[in-house]
Amino acid sequence: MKSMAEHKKTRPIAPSKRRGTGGVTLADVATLAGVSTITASRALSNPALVNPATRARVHEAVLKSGYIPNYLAGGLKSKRSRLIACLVPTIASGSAFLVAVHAMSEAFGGAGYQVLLGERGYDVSREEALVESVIARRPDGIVLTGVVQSEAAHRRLSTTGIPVVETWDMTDSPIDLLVGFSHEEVGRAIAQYLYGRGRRRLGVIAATEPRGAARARGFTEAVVALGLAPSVTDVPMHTIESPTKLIHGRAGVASLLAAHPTLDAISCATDLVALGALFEARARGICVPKDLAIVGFGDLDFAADVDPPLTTVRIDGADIGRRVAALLMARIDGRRISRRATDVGFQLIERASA
Amino acid sequence: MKSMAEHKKTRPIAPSKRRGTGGVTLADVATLAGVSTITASRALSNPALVNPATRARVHEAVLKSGYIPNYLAGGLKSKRSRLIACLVPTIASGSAFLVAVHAMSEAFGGAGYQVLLGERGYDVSREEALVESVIARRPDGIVLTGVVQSEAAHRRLSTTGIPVVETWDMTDSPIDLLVGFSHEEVGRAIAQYLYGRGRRRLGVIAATEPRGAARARGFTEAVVALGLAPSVTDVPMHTIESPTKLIHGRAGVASLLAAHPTLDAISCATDLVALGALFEARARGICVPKDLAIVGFGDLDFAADVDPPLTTVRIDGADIGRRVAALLMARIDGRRISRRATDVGFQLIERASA
DNA sequence: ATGAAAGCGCTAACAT
DNA sequence: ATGTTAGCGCTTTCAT
Repeated sequence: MKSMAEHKKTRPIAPSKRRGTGGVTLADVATLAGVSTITASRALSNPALVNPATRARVHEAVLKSGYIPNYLAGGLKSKRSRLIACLVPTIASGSAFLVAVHAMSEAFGGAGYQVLLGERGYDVSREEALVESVIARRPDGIVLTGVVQSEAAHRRLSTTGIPVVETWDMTDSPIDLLVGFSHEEVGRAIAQYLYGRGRRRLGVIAATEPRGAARARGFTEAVVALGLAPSVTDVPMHTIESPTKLIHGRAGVASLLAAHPTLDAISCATDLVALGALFEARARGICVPKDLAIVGFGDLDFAADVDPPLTTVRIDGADIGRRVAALLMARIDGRRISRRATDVGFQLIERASA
Repeated sequence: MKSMAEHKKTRPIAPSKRRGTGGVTLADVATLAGVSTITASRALSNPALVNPATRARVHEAVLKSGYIPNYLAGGLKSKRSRLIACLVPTIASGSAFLVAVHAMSEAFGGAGYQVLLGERGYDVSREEALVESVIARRPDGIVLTGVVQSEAAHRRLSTTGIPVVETWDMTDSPIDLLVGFSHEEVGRAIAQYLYGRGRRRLGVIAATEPRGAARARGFTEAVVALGLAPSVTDVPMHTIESPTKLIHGRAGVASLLAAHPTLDAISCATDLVALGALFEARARGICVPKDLAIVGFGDLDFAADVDPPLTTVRIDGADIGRRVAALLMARIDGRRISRRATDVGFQLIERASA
């Protein structure tokens, strides 16, 4: 017996001296309701199998005893932890993918899953350790914002059999499922757009983080392809570390303009950087967009409301989040998946800044 | 290369047909190392108790087999899940407490804990359900950003015996530990500061979320106490919903000025709102700070770098995060806690906008 | 320094 | 519709 003795009325049982657990187990609930443990279990997790009257007694016993299930125990036995691990590069402000994480959270929450949100940082060497500690929780699914860098982590994730979605990026060798878009194409699209608007001296403020670097690569390659620079190393570039901040935009504009005073367009790593670029341009009496075009990335919720409104690239984060959740739950339930990889694309939003 | 090609040698044991678990258990590792399960267990979690040679054999077996521990099982038996649950109102951009969460994550991660980050939303009615699902994971500790609103959730948290820290706010009835600051005092300090700078017609853009509301309350009460308004309802106020956005600042300034054209200072719910206020003022040809003083909240990392630099209230989020982690780990380890409640205060940062 | 036994709290599988 | 049995994978006793 669980030592539960006599729990007078509605009061939760005094926690047995052990900390961590409230002490009330499903067996206690069952005793209180006058049924077997398994019936109590079914009444809570598969009510259709239980007689309504019995079910009511069990629910009453739950209330009386203050019972809270132990998912550690349930998950151990059933192999379903109801946990989705989601690894993001950072939760720092100004990250466009947080919208996707939020949407995903909602979708999973509605289906009875909890999301274990972990920060990956931008350090590849820690990746395997992080992945291992995540797998140790036996999540029912794993979402990775950004594709996996380290080979060791890739191998781990492939061999566990836990469904995995990589997102917010594309790769030719996904672990399992993939919902993303091409950052190189984003960079190309920006360069081509600026060219189409008559700009000829293009520079870029580039983040060193993998996806920022991919956008910068696409950008510089397109600049070369457009005949605006002899080689990619000739494209004016200022590099910054993630997470990106407004000040990076100010510093980037200052540094690019010092070296290349005739620049007429700058592609910025993120909207926050672009906002900084806007401030710096104004401080220098440079008119945006007449003298200098500024393009951001993310279409964060301030982008349309600054002055001038920011031309930027919009990613439908909510859509990505919902797709990720739907795909992962389909995989968890063993349903058939039509496409393993989805390119959700992006949209260049024309506003006044470029 | 990311493709899995040839990992012939060190290949993990073929997963037993069951999904979810890699199949390799500690018993397999023990067999491989020629020791008992418990020795393998000790070699991994309490190496000092094991002969170095044995320990090495176990570690080799771990590598050979691709073993990843199962924290569900370990936690079930040991009552230590190595999990810290952290509930935040939202992960949307522009939330000052994310800095605290990040610092906390780092501190916990370094000590072998993982952080289960959950969004609370701003809906009190969902609070109890959320708290229950969190307790169901049997975390070793719980961190709540913002004090608990619902009485049911409060009761649940008190009776489980799981150490709890409430943070980013103060209350007279904490569940257990508390590390925060008074939002009402923040509001008062802002009003008094503006008064000291010669401002007499003060307005506020207030978030409806509990802590934003508390700041607005402190502000309006101080305005009355300073003799600038006959009653709190006379203080010009524009209310907005969380999460706050830049556009709220623009709309707020527009609306406040329409009703009270002579306002000479506006206290904004967050820095993002203040930034919007700055843009709106400029669009209207209003000079900040000469004609209108603007104060923010949060000292987000863009605050110092906008134009004019933002006068705002700084919370040392990293400090809060570290304190929370240290306190919670002390309590988990059963160490003595000197003070249950800590007021970390705040700092009004004078810059050009006010 | 190592091992044997027991069981954490729950649910799958097989009864009835 | 309900119950019995067994055991998930680990770690806590309590030996040796």
